[in-house]
Amino acid sequence: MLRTHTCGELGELNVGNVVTLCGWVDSYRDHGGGLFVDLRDRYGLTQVVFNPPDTAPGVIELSKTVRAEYVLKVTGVVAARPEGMANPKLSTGKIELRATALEILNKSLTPPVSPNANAQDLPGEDLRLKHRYLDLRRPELQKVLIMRDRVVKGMRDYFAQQQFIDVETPCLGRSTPEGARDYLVPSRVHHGSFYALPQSPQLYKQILMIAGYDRYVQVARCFRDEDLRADRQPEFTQLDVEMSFVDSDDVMGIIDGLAAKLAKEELGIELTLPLPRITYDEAMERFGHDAPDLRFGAEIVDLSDLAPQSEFGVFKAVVEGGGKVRAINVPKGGEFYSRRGIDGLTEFVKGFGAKGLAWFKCEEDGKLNSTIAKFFSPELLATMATRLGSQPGDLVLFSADNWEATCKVLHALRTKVGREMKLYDPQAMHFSWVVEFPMFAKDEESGHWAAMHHPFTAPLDEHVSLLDTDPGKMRAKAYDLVINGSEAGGGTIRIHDSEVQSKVFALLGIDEATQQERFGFLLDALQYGAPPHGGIALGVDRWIMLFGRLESIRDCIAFPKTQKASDLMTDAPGRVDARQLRDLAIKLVE
RNA sequence: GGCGCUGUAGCUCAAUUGGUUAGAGCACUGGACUGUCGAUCCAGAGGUUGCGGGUUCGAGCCCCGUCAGCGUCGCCA
Repeated sequence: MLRTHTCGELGELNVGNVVTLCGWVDSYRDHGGGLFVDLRDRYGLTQVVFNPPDTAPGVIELSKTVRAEYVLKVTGVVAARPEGMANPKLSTGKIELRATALEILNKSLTPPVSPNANAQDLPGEDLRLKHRYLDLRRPELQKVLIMRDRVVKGMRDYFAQQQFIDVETPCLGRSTPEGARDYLVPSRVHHGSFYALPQSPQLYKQILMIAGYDRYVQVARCFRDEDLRADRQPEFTQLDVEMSFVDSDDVMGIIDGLAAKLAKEELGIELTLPLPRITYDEAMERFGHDAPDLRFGAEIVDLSDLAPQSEFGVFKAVVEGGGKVRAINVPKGGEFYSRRGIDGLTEFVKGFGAKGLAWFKCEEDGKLNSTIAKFFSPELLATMATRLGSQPGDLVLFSADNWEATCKVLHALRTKVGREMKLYDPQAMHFSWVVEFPMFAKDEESGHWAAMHHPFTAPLDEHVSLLDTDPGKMRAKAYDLVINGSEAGGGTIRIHDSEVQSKVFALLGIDEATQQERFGFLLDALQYGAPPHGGIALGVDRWIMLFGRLESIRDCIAFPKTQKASDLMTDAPGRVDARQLRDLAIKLVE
């Protein structure tokens, strides 16, 4: 080792020791006679002093050539700082290293990204991604990656203690056209054939259950070639779990324990178990979304029965057309949002397909201030206000449309006002389950039924018979874990009954030949003694993002990609040689 | 694919209604300084205003296109 200690561990107990530190120059202060260097590594900062008489003139001369991000090896004596010179901002602030020897291990160009920059001087993200090695030197980012290491290790330990086995599954697999777009890998040996990178190890883990590995876990990289968002990357990490001889409660119970352990260890939060559960139907009715943020209220209230009693044409027309009039009551929203602010909300909902935004401000005298108040009788307004629970100063926001559209708009509004008005404690961490998702959803374009989760999802036992009569009413043994309104994981109990499986395929319009071609291996395996089984996958990146209270998933991934899925550091994806294409029998068009 | 925001010195930003030679802080270079801690002080250097076109007597600013980054809708079983 070139060093005897790290830059974060020396203290008063080491005074008098001769030590050697290695690290990067975080900053330097040249005083003419002597020079101070704050030396940084991932453990901390230590002040190094190059000052006579401790430091020889030649060493001082060399020290004056150091610049930001030079890599130094410094030997010296640990000394208590002079009276009144301690720096309370540093954990090592009571001591300093009086240098006797200096070796410049490496120089650095002037860094375009300063690891010690404060938030307001932080360079643009494109530059940080291009010089990611500099960005990753920032203590904030190091803290996150170190936390990530701890959390993932905590996950692995937790499952290992409960007899789960970590089994690796292939990255080169078979494309299944359902779901997200696949990343494809051309085969050199089989011209015209392609592997697909896994969107998740779903089918493999089911095979492992059939193979008798009744408790499986894997930290698995997954790939989806879809457009990106602040919380989505083209490759991401799932904590993938599958268990045999279980029902929904067993899987959720295991994850409850994991959540409690990690929340306590990382956040110091005691979760009450079992974690709260609401059904999908209830989530949609009360919050308009299948991953509601339960940190605050402002729940959706259905006013479809009252609204048409007004003279407001829009409301009447929507309800007569089979639509809904629903609203949220925003506490103190009338004080928070000016008319101009409400105009902003109106523009906002137009982005979600709404034609406009009807609203009421509740005044102190019990009256309602609104451009549409004149269409409502005082009695009707009072009835609506009562149902909404409105208090003076509140703001009521309406959505009148088909049920799905009101969900979308009101969820978007609720989320936006919740964030803007800080309706919740930013430190709060709310875990909950959303259960009993629909088995099927009608595809708008084709009119065909599509699996809401995947075609192997088991229905609730009491809903099996609905397969023949009313598939839209069927609910699944499916459960999503929601943290602060963010989908942090999801899973299902799988179908292990071949008769039910066939009926599901039939409903989805997947004929026997297609079944065999796409999932033949699984359908075969299911006929050789498949145990009842189910599992879940947790979004590791999102957990880290939430635990670290980060705004972007890119801030918890060492080498993330941009919105267009490029890596600005390596310039991936890149062009390849004609030779490589020839091997693969691929010709570029245009 | 749609909508929106951003792009000015190495970095973070400013530049009045379209108007003289595009400024500041940090970083950088040279100098001063025996205790600083984002050191301080003096001096200096540093610009194809992302790129291409247009309007105008005149464009960093207006218009069109394009590239890149970000946010978002669609998309993500």
